[in-house]
Amino acid sequence: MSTRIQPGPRERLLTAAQRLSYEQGVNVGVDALLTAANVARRSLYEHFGGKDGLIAEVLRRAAAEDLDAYRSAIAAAGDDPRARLLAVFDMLDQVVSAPDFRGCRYLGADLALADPAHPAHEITREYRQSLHQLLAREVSRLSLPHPARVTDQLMLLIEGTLATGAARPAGHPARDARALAEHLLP
Amino acid sequence: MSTRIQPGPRERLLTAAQRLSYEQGVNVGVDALLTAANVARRSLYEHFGGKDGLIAEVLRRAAAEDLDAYRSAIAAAGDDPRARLLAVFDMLDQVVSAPDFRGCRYLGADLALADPAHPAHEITREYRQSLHQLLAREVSRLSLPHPARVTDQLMLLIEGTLATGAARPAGHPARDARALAEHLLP
DNA sequence: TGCGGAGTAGACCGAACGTTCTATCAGAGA
DNA sequence: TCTCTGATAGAACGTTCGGTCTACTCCGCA
Repeated sequence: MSTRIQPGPRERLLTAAQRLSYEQGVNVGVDALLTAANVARRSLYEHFGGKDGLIAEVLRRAAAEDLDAYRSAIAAAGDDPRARLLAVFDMLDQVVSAPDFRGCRYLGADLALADPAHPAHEITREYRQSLHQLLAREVSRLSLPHPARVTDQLMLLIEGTLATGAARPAGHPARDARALAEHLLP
Repeated sequence: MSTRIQPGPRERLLTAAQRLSYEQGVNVGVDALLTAANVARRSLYEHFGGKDGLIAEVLRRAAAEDLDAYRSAIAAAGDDPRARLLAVFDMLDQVVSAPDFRGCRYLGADLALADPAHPAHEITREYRQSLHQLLAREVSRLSLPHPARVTDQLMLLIEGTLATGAARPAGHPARDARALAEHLLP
């Protein structure tokens, strides 16, 4: 087997589309994707069936990566569930402070794609559900009276952090959200 | 002076664009706007110079209306600054529970328009600044040690409410956010 | 050596995009 | 009545959109 100098067109297309669909939004043109990936037009339709299929696969891949980032941040914070949950906001502080941060990819996709039948919506829904479960597992260990509600509130703080980070680049929304989470988790 | 059965083309265009650019996103087509407003193509370019000008004017108008809604909710809540601030979330509960709620118009515009030079961005920035001032005025009356930070946190709760409302239509994010605000405001 | 599959390059399609244009019409004012 | 203004209808512009198609090239394998 020969070691590939560069990955195949499917992989290049996914990588380029993951970056471009975030930088420019999911309404980025097919030509821009093909040029950035240096891939023939035909390859897109052979591998993904069309632009929608590519966008869907990009969201699936990004979701897996992002969920891993949450899992890593939680795992690295020790055993105390409270510390593990607060660590999420420390990780988000890094994310929203990055110079190329442009908001939540999944909310952006949901808002940009008006057609409720677009496959992207189901993927974003599953992503949020997975993240919700991730948080719920930690919250449940805290033996709070209303764990479901607290989990929803943590989700709201995360969404608020990402939205505020996109809307008002100055400031540190993740720190503000973390302080609110500290109040929330006794 | 004759009483107009229907408003002029400029007004019709603004009304239709305000609705359509929210329902379908700011990337809605010009043809759809003209058809919905029942207005000649030329009128758009005479009144607004182009689609960007129309979108900008729509955002200006929507911002004025939305700020008025916040002001009204605050004013109707009496004199206690804490009650006035919490009333914002009661108002938001109505907003995000509406069947046609599709998230924050201004965040949607910012995410959809990749070009940072698009006039829409300045308008959304000013809108958030005005809303921030509105909240800051109430927060300042509470004599808290860190009023600026609390104001930022309230903004984050508002953004989080709108984002969560768009992303997870079930549930009552505004109530969750209100509970967090109650912790925040002693 | 020849074959088959995968990838590239690029022309091409119909449709939609934002924009500009001409032509017509209705109403108000001189 | 004549004219000017603002609106209408709609053709047409060039570009870009997503998608299909043909032709050529490359490479592993038999």
